[in-house]
Amino acid sequence: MAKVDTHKVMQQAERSCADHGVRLTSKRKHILEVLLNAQAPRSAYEIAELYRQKTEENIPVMSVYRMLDFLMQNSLVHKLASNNKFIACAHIACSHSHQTPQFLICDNCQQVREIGVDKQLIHALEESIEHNHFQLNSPQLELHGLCETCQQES
Amino acid sequence: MAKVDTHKVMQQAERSCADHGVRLTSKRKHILEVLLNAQAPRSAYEIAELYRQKTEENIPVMSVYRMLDFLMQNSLVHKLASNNKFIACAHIACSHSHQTPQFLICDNCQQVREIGVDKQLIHALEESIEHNHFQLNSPQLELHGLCETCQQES
DNA sequence: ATTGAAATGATATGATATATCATAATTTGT
DNA sequence: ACAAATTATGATATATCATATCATTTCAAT
Ligand SMILES: [Zn+2]
Ligand SMILES: [Zn+2]
Ligand SMILES: [Zn+2]
Ligand SMILES: [Zn+2]
Repeated sequence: MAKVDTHKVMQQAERSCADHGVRLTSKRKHILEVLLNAQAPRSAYEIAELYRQKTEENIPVMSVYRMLDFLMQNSLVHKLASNNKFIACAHIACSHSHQTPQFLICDNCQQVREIGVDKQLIHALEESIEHNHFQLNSPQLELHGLCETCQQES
Repeated sequence: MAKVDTHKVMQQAERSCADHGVRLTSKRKHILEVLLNAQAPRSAYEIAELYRQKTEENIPVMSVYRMLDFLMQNSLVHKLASNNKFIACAHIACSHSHQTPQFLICDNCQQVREIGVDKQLIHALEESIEHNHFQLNSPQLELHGLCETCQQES
């Protein structure tokens, strides 16, 4: 949730969608912008409300869910299962393709840091999985705790 | 979700609660038993229904949530954030104290395997966390995929 | 312009979770 | 054994999260 150059990110998002032959409509763009400007993950209902404030237009929550689905399929948005909220991908403007995401979620200020999962960690995960004869399916790690700032406050 | 000796597990659960000076009431025991006998994680509402079938007594969902909270605080039950369902801890009857749990969740048959997180994996996690100046707070890993059985079927 | 596909709207409903105040059961101190 | 304090549970309402379904609009291709 660090500062992002929204404009640049949106350009990259448009490019990415064009490359994949999917349509980043104006409403979908608004949803993504709302999340890029948010300081923490938001629920679908919060997003609908922020959309209204931003555009002065009403949007059905049903539509928000659908647009979030679209954005998630295209790795522009992630859903945090541990709190049922959505967050813009932190790596949209990065050149590399999207990797397994790892989220560090601060239980005090709610800010989230998305990092790529470290090589060694991936390896350890794979070992563990293999040892249990399990076949992994797009993992995503969500870790709760305290961010640096909130540690200092306590 | 492998076969468990429910009776033995319940004895150990009672002992553990006694040791910690908390009360494993008869209703709480029923809830735990329901989960021990379930073949997959269950929602609070499903648990309420199973409780009714088992005891022929009605139980308010509100109470189920409270009892689940109690059981979770005492590491007898875990909540899977990724599907909002609850599962009995697979290690109640183990002598060792409860470690960081890792869940392998089959997206086909819904069965869940709870394993202790491997040493190497823990180490890699800690490295990753430390590198980001984050302070972890009772982690829990949930990994989705296919169990061995379901892999063979496909 | 016609037409088929994709996106969005409208409406209803289901599923999950919490807040709050009341009552019952259990523990503790005497 | 009793009263007081604490803990557990019930009852009720409501908040929050998510999906199903059918109608309408928008867009792209011919
Ligand atoms: Zn991402
Ligand atoms: Zn913080
Ligand atoms: Zn466990
Ligand atoms: Zn399976």
